[in-house]
Order: sequence, then structure tokens, then C-alpha cells
Amino acid sequence: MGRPPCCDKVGIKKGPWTPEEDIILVTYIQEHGPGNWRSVPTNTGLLRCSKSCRLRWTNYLRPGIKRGNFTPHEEGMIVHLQALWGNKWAAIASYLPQRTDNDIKNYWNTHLKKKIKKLQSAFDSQMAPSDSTTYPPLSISTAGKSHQNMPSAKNAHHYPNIYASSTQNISRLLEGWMISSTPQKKLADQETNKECLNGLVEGVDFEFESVLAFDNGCWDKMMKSGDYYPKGGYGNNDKAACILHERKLQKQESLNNASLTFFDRWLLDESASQLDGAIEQQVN
DNA sequence: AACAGTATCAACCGCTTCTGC
DNA sequence: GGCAGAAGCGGTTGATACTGT
Repeated sequence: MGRPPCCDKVGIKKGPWTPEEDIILVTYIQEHGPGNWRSVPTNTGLLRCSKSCRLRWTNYLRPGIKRGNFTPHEEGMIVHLQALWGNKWAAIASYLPQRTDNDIKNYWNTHLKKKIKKLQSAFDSQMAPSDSTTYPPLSISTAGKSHQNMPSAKNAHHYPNIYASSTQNISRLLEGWMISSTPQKKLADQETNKECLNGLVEGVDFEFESVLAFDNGCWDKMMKSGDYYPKGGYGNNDKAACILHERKLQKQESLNNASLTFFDRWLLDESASQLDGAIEQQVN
């Protein structure tokens, strides 16, 4: 006899959260702290399952979450870490403390995967026009809405930023909670898409230069704040040196791994070199 | 204006892992 | 060590917004 799913109970509400529900949840967590999710619905009177409460808090109500506008540095981090680990969104999210795993997963599925496909096309046409078997296909998961077509050049940047206005409304009601505002993304998207298209015309995807351009300054800050290894394991003094050593070993191992695709190896080589530079600066 | 197609993202589902007994 | 319940995770879905015809 298996355990019935918590959300199958009669009277449990599903679907989008209302601002009122958000306020109740946030107020409760402010008083009692996150955790013990099982008791949340009973103690708050919310007609939600514990799972739903946890998800709502983790992905949208938790303080310090940054919404929308992924920076080139963040994109680079996601692309690099996804190439290394695959779809380990929680692990990837641990390196981007202001982002949730759900947000990263969505961003990967809706933006980055397409960009990488575009990049592969550019590589295929540029490097192996007559023999595609030389360069195996990318190891990108096709899960999700794979039936949907690539965005056309003319409508690729038509989507305004519609990030949860309700969450922002809640944030206004809750003093001290920092949910960032969502500045206009449209113009930036238009510019980057323009650059991307121009780049493809030239045979080089300029947008991907920004995707893979790890900002040494940001990396530096991250290293200093200890975000690179969030679960510890190194002392402050030798952290950078240890990371550099590990990265070199990892890079060598990865490059020797015959199962890696052409793109994987290229990605590791390119971005890892930049990372190593940043880390070496930290050591020195 | 109406409709179809597409992109986006919040939320759900089911499986796995963790934790306490 | 084994079990049950809780929590976490990743894949998927559905509602919605937007564009093009």
C-alpha cells in the first residue's frame, strides 16, 4: 500500500497562488522560519499541500531572489556548468545564489538551449561543411517542448518581461524583503539578437562570445565571498589554489574523455582557460 | 477582429534521496 | 539495517502573452 500523493487530498487547492496566500505564507515563515513544511498548511489554514508551500517559498517568496535579466556572466556560468554536469539544476543553482533551480531550468530550456543549437549550426557550417560525422551532435537534452520550432529572426525578441508582478506586489507589502525589480529587458534583447544575427552572417556567433565571457571581476567577487564552493571544504587562504588545482585536473580529465562531444570539449577548453586566468590572479 | 502558432514561466507530478525512529 | 515519512529534484504541463496572417 503506497503513500497517497499529498496533493491528491480533497480540498487541496492547485494552480497559481494569490497575493493573499503569499502574504499568509510569508508571514508564517517570517515568524517560524522555513522548514517543517508539513505543518505549514495546518498552521496557516492555507488550502495548499506542503510541497506547494515549499515550492512557492523557494522559487518566488524567498528573500534575495533575482528575477529576469540573466547577465552574460550568469549565462556563461549556466552554459559551462550544464556542459560539465548536465541537468543538475540544483547544483548549478548553488553557484548562482540569487537564482532558483526552476528559474535556471526554465532559462536553459527557453533561451540557452536554442542559442547553443544556433552555435552548433554555425560550427557545423564553418568547420565541417562536407563531413558532418566528424563533429558529433551536441549532447543537449531534447526534453520538453521539442516539437516547437526555433524562433524566427523576426520574432525572437518580441517577448516582454512579464515576471511575476504578483510577487512584486507582495514584496511591497512586506517590509525588509528584497525581491528585485525587473528592469526593461526588451531593448537589451533586441540588441543582443541583432548582434547574434549579424554574427551568424559573418559565420561567428558574437552573442556566444558574451555567453562564454566569464567576467573576471564577478568571478573574483564570487571567489572572495566563498560562493564558488558554497558547501565549504577549503580554508580561506588556500581555497583559490585548491580550486585551480582541481580545475586543472578536471579539465585534463575532461579533455581526455572520448565521450565528450566536440562542443563539450570546445566549451571546456575556452571557458576553462578564462576561469583559470581569473583563479590564477586570485592565487597571485 | 479573429484565429493559429509560438514563447515563456509558474506550478504540478512522480521519482529519488534524506532523515528519524 | 529496514522502514516510513518528509524533503528535494528534475521533467513536464498548462495558462497566458504575444506575433503574424
